[in-house]
Amino acid sequence: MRHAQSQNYSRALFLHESAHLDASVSDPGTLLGVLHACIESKGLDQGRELHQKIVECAYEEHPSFCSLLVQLYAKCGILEDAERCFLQVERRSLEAWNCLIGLYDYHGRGGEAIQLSQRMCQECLMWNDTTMVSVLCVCTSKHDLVLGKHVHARIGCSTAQHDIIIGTALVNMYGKIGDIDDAQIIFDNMHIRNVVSWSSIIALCTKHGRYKVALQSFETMLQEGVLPNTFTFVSIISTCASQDLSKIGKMFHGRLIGTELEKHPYMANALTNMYGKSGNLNEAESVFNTSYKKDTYSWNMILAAYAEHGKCMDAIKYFHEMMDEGTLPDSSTFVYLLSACANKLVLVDGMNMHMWVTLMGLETDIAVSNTLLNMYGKCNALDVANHLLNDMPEKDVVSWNTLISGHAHNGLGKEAFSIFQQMIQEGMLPNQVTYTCLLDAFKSQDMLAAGIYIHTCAISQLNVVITSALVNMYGKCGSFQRALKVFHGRIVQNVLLWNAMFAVCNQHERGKEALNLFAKMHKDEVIPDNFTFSNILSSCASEEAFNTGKEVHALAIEYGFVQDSVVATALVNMYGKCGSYADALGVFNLVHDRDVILWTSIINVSSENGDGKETIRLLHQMQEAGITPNHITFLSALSACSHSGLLNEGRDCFTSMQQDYSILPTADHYICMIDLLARSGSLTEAEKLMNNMPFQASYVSWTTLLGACKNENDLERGERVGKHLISLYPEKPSAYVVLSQIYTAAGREDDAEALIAQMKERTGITSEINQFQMNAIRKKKLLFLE
DNA sequence: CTAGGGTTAG
Repeated sequence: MRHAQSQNYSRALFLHESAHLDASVSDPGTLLGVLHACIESKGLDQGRELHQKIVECAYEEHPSFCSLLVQLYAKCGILEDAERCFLQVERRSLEAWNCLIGLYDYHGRGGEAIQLSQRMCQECLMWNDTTMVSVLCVCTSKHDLVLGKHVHARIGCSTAQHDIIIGTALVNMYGKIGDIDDAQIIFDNMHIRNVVSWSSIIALCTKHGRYKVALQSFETMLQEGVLPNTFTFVSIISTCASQDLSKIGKMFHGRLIGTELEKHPYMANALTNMYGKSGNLNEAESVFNTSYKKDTYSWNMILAAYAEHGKCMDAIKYFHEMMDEGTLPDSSTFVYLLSACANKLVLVDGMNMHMWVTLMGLETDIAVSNTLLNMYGKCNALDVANHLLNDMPEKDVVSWNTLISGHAHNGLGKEAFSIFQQMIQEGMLPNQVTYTCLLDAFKSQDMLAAGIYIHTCAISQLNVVITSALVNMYGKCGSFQRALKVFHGRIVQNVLLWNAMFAVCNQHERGKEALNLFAKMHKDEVIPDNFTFSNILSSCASEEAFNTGKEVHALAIEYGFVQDSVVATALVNMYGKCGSYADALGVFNLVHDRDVILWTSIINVSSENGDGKETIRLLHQMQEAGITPNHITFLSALSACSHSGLLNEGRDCFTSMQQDYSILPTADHYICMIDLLARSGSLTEAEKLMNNMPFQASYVSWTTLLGACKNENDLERGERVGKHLISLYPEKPSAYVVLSQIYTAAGREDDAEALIAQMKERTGITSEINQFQMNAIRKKKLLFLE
């Protein structure tokens, strides 16, 4: 069924249908009327039938018919037919010209659109308002500012100066390809503005980072009595999204709840994005669900919300849901997913996504390839990353930077440097990010020379980030003086540079120097941030400057960082190092939003304070607060248990971390646990754990176990462990000593004596301690003889 | 005449 929407043409359409039945109807008036109706309703099939009829009646070359046919095909987006009809006659209506200009632009053929507009001038055809607007649109899409300004000049002397549509087109032209200030001036000079003009200026302000002006414009628009539409709300919501102004955005959203606007796909997507960015995942999901039409973009927004907030698995779940619903992922989908996999270091899921990328034929997309490179790099699959880069048909500077950064993250400075050299060889120009990534890869003395070389390469384009990377690099590569020199030679004042220098001072145990610089920073009127305080507080800790620490604490309160978890963590650690658990706990208790790092710090401080029961209490409190402990948290807890001999609590921790949190114990966890078991006399369990753990038992754990055997007078195990330890480390004396003590205690003085002799022979040690040991054995021997 | 985002860096 084909119906004209406009009632004006319904009679013509009715006539057309009669005509279809009766081939004899062919009067031009009726046919023109029907053609108008087809244009209005974009009725292509009907239009084609009519075109046939017009040809049969030989009206085809009549200017009116021809112009209308151009309009019909233009409206339906059929460029070839519109073009053919246009070329068929000499004289066309102005609308036909305008339509074809617009159509060329729509098909990305702006050059032909401009040629057409110039032909109009040659043929002495006056442009009307629509022509002006069409040409302005072409200028915008072709980024032709020169022509745009010419058109602007032409408008300036025409009568159309104050037209809303032309004005808005000009605002958009300047806003998108020219100076936003020009756009704003034209907008301000418009006598009348409608919702389209307002929506345009708001969107443009956001695009140029003028968020405040965007928000103010929205208010002014309301004051002037113009009602916002979806375009306006979409723009204002995305302003809020990009500026993390979700509180204001929520207010705007409030006005939309329950209206049709809220369910509009563009609106729902913008809202999902805003809530997603601010981490309000529940709200994001609820808006996502209200949308009445979900496209790839919508799924990308909800998936990105989870991906960007560390919920990689949820993001992957949405990916599968999306495909189950028949929505195809695009390159952005994979960029979000792969970047989540990279951040979470989940190589297996990342590789699975790689498979999907290949299945979807998106492996040639450079953004996707770069994210793949990043994923493999971050997950330490550097061979794969290297192969991937070599196989990429198109590489940009981001590809190289990503690969360098991947090596940097895995501590491979030499490799990063050779990738840089390869990059230069292939003619790729490095940028500031390249230098930052590279400098970040140099972390030890042996990379100092490479660091100095990169310093000379980057010298002409130093920015804040590179400069602080240089300070950091020199610090890590052991040259405090060079770090200081770069810092003093800084061209711009920036808190990041100060923070980098403070960190270097701390690495080099120059806490006093950091404190002096901190005073200088105050004089230079550079505002410290939370990281400044974090650094300075650790300077206090390393200098054991308890009173200075208290002063810095007071200053941090003055700057309003009481609730800041970074500062609070530093304070907890500082008080911990200074031995004041009470002060540390006081700071901790004041913070409302405690993250895993702050919790882990207080747990660690309490553990070092020696009260194991308190540590376990804190751990349980943390779990009740819904914060997930990590492997470091458990290490502190286990260490506390070990020091306080809390065997059951320690066993619980060790089980819970694996069963409840899927954390694989590291060698350190095993050492703590073995230590705890050994000290508590559970030697069988300790030995079993040591033999079953997925690591080579360290010298320390064997020694601990041997020591425990001595304490428990466990001769059989002691002999086994001691001999094993000696076979592993024949050059280390302590196993000989401890085992000999065990032999002595068991009355096997001869074996003890032989062992010490063996030790002397193998290690060449004849220290006083060993002499003392020999004497002890002899004494015991004598006692026994008596 | 107007609207929705992503990879690398501190």
